[in-house]
Amino acid sequence: MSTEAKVPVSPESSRVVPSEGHAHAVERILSVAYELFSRRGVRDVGVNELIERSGVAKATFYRHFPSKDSLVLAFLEQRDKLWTVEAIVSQARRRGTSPVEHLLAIFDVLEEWFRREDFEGSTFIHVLLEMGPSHPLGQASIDYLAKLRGHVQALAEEAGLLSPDEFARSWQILMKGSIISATGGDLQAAKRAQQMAGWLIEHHRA
Amino acid sequence: MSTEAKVPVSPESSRVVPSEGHAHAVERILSVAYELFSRRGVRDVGVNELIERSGVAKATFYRHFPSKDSLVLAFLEQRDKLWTVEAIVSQARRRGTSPVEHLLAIFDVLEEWFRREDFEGSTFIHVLLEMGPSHPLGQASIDYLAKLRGHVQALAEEAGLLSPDEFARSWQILMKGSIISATGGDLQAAKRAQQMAGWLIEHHRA
DNA sequence: ACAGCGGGAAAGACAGGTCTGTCTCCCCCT
DNA sequence: AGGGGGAGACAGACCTGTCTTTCCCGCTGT
Repeated sequence: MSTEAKVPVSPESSRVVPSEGHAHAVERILSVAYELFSRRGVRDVGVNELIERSGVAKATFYRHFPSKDSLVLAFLEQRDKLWTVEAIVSQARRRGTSPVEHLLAIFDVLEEWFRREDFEGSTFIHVLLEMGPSHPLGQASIDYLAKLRGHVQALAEEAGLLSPDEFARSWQILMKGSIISATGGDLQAAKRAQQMAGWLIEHHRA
Repeated sequence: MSTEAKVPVSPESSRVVPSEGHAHAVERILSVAYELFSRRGVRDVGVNELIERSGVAKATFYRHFPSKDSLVLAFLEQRDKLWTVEAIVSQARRRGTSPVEHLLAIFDVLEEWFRREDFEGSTFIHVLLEMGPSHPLGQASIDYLAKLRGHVQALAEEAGLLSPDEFARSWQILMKGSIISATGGDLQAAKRAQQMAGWLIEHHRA
């Protein structure tokens, strides 16, 4: 990933990780950024609000992140780790026993996600549309969406499905479409997508 | 539509409609807004740029549109008319002979649209994510997306399909998903969605 | 037919707020 | 003593929206 060089790892030296209340500045910034960016998008949240909500001086912010965009890149990476990998993929793999069941469980996870009152929509789609596909942040979002597609493709290969790449691309159309529909208020979007996902699996059986 | 009261119809009295070069101010504003909003989104285009590109004074702008948001509402209405109705629905109805063929032709139209070099993504999805579903402009986008779904539902009823409402909601998941995937660079997203759309039709046959 | 008037529109200053990013000053802790 | 961090002023650009000034065109009354 092209972003990891820009994510500053706080030096830490030998210091003990502090308790929640007075975490290191960079951690507080990332935590607040995750919260606000997820909910309202990256364009709607300014640096001034970020530093105020995280109780950090502006100079401190810019000592750790050379620009707001680099913080957004760090946020996207965190989002990939916490949401894509841990929430979606790991959750789906924990449910069901076969690879096909793992795949279908993705939409069960989405279903629950859509019903949370703090459901915020997909960060990667949001940033992609906010910044455009040619902007570095839009490109990074495309990359993370491709990474998520890679997870789906891996599950398809484990299931022995035909044309795993094509399968994963069609699968992702269902995921993206259901997320947009859920943002528009259709709480059953995941169930609808899951039904079509079942047909897609049938047509990719060996 | 709740917006039409905000779209000023220039008084005109008995005057002849002028030629392209020196159209009335409100028409020039709408034309420039359509171009810029479609391409870059409504948040990225400011009033100053709009009036400069349309050769209109700021006071003139605010005489015709009480706020930028009201111009965006007029733009959304225009987008619904020019894109949803005339480009998508009418085009699809012109292709093929049966209602089912009309339905599937929607993705042929999308396919051609994705391949245009000035493909800009879906305005309604873009505004919905930019402003959020609770903002009036986000709500208006949801309404226009529902209107588009109504067109699909009408075609489903003409085709005699079962549960036309459920059908149209699933159908729109495919449309939205393919649009997002096309924005991310997958030019075959329409074809993939069309294949799944075919299965969806089969499962809604009486 | 012609003078004069009213209003649409252009140009742009201005207000008050926001944005990102830089810089200074000082404190406090090690 | 030195550096991380808090507080905040500041610059320069941008945003929406208001207001003033000037021009010009067409309509009306005589």
